[in-house]
Amino acid sequence: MKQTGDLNLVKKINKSIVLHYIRNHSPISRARIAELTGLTKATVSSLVNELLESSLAHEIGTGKSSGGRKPVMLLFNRTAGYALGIDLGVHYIRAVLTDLNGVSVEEYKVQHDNAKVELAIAELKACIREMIRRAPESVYGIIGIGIGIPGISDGLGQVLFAPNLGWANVPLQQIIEDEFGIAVVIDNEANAGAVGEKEFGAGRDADNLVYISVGIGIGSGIIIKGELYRGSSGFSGELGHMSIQHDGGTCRCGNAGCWELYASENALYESARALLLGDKAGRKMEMETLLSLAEDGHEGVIKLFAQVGHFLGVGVVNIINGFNPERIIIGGRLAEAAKWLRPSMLQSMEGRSLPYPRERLQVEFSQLGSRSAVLGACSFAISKFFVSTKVSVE
Amino acid sequence: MKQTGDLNLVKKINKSIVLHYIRNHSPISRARIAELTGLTKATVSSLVNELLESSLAHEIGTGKSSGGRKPVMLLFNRTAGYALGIDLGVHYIRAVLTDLNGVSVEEYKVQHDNAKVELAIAELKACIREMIRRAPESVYGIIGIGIGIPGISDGLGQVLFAPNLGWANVPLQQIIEDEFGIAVVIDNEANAGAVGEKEFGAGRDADNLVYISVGIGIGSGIIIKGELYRGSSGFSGELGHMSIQHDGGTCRCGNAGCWELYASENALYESARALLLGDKAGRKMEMETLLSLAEDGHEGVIKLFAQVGHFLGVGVVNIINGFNPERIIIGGRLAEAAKWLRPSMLQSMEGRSLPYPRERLQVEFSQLGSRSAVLGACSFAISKFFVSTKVSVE
DNA sequence: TAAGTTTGTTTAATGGATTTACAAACATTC
DNA sequence: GAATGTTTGTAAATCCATTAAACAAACTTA
Repeated sequence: MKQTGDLNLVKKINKSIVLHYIRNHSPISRARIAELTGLTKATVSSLVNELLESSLAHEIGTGKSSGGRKPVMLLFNRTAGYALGIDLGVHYIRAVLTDLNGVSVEEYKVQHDNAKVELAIAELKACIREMIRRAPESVYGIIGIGIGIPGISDGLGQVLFAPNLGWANVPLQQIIEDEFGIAVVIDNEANAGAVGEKEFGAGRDADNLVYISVGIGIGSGIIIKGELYRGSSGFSGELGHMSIQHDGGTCRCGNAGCWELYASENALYESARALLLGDKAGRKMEMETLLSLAEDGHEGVIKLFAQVGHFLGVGVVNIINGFNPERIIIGGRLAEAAKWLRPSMLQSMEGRSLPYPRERLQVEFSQLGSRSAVLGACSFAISKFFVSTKVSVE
Repeated sequence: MKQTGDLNLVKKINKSIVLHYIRNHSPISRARIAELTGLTKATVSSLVNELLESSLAHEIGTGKSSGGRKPVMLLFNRTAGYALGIDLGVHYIRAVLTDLNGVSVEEYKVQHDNAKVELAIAELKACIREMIRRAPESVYGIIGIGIGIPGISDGLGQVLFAPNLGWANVPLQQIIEDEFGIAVVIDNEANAGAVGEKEFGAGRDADNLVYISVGIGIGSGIIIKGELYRGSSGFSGELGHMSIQHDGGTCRCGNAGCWELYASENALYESARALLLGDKAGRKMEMETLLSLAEDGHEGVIKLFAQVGHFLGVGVVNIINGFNPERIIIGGRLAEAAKWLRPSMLQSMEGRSLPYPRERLQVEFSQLGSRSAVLGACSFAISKFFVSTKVSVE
């Protein structure tokens, strides 16, 4: 109950709607926008002119007539500025520069050894500096920086806790904003991945989706009614620590029989070590190794993948029954093995889930691969930009 | 992207805000509302006058001066109309009439034998007729009827499927609206319970909460950001069919090791039958029996409750870790045994859940008991009324 | 009694959207 | 090719909810 209504709000709402149609239905004419939105032609004209002035849209020439004056077609000016997305991994930093439509124009990846907080931040800054250098000329320049982190943030730009980085209470947003003078958004890596898939990947036109990032552990991002759900303390994404075996083995989190003990890279490697102890003893277990063994027809490894796929399905069923999303997207390293996981996953899914919530559900593997989080980070930056330029509500 | 902005919308928003303050901070003066909302005194005055005209508020006299003219205190007129809530159970129909604040003024309960759809509907109509007869005189009369059903609805007033009633595709909203000419809202019983607890019970001032109705099975209602989450096909509430034992026994739903096989009335009775086969053979298992045995210090029964409490905790942990709500409310028949369930439930909860999401979490048993669903149904009716009278947004 | 405060209304100004009117550009038809 | 009707986009007038400013009434305090 904070936001009261006034003329300013009305304009913001309508401008946001008009821009939405220009972004998603382009090329489009003023008349058609008026028709689709219910706003009058005069209102649309006036708002479009403001968008033209602020370089967020431009006229692309006339379109086909349908029996009268030719319409002037409008296009979203996606190169009016660029968003910088960062995926801050445990051993790497991945950066992507996108235009305002989220289309990548520059990519960059560096390893970092993650020794001390200060060093990692220095690496991060160097990486950002490099991307700024590479950015094309544009009206708005770099409009924002989104950073996905392997930990939890407080929603105010602090990294509360990132165990694998060894970080606690780092005011990362402040640090980067002070350094570059550019708006910064921080969020969990799985949340970023969820937004990435929703905006640019397998989650488009889904309003309720769950993104599951299966790597060493299992993280997740939940989108409800089109908006990221962060939980009541910014901590919604630990579906990996949902127990699927109440008397199962103890997890490092304290719970028993956690999903990620059965369906994660770690789970896979552990079984693989046991299986291959004889003929491949001592070899470091890696995804590439297992994938090539499977390609070569190694039955034991193929069965291994099938087993992990089965357990993936068991957890997915819990999400389906409890949550009834319209889409579930599996991402992370393990998604690279989609080919070997899918059949058994679908089988246990179809055998176990309730028919009603399964009806309109789609389960898919990530379309963006390892880039979903970094592209989601770009989306954070873009959203923030549109809110701050008052062409978006809330 | 449907709702465009215009002056009408602005007024609706502000009127809704003003009414909100009158409802929740009464008695309150115009000046204080202006101060709290940021609206000008003139705007507040004008909106309040409209609310007075429509009988939704009234002036209660002057309040204490704080060094100037005495303020005129405003009160929400909670008896301007009455809401009728119905809990359509499998063997009973419970009806409650409340004022616009959700305070009960009439209650009624009948048994029905649930033989045929037509008969049940006839019973329902008779029940509604009786409550209408009992309703006090008021400006608006019965402002709406909310009905909670043990099944799923399509959000458009159809009961899609209610297995325990034997219903499928019954256009219940249409039927009741045609009969009485009063607006009707239909929703799942667990959803109604969640709303009931949020508005009037243990869930007040919680924005993200999960209500778990533990009866014969386990149903649930999820409230996110203050709004009911119905899932993508109106079917979000089957947390009872989340597996907590991937290789556990087969459930009637097709899944294995479902939560409700371990933590429900049925689970309790089944274990109780095994336990008491010797000394109480043949006795019909009922909650009252077990509760009185526990009160008498029967150790076996006390252990039984503790075990069910433990499994309740196992499932609750999954909700905490995956969902991070700020409140979890346990309702339904089994909540009557709160005293015997709580210790073991809390124990497994605290031993198993992640510390971060547990931090701000409260787990409580229902405050409304068997009345949560029926009061939630009233809340549905009241909300719909306020939307239709344009003193509420969306 | 005088001065200052608080409350709630009145009046004029503001700035959005809508309504109505209209000119330009175009396709179609005879 | 001229007449007709359609479509597009702009302009002017009007509408209306909020804001800002002024004010009167009611009250406390010194």
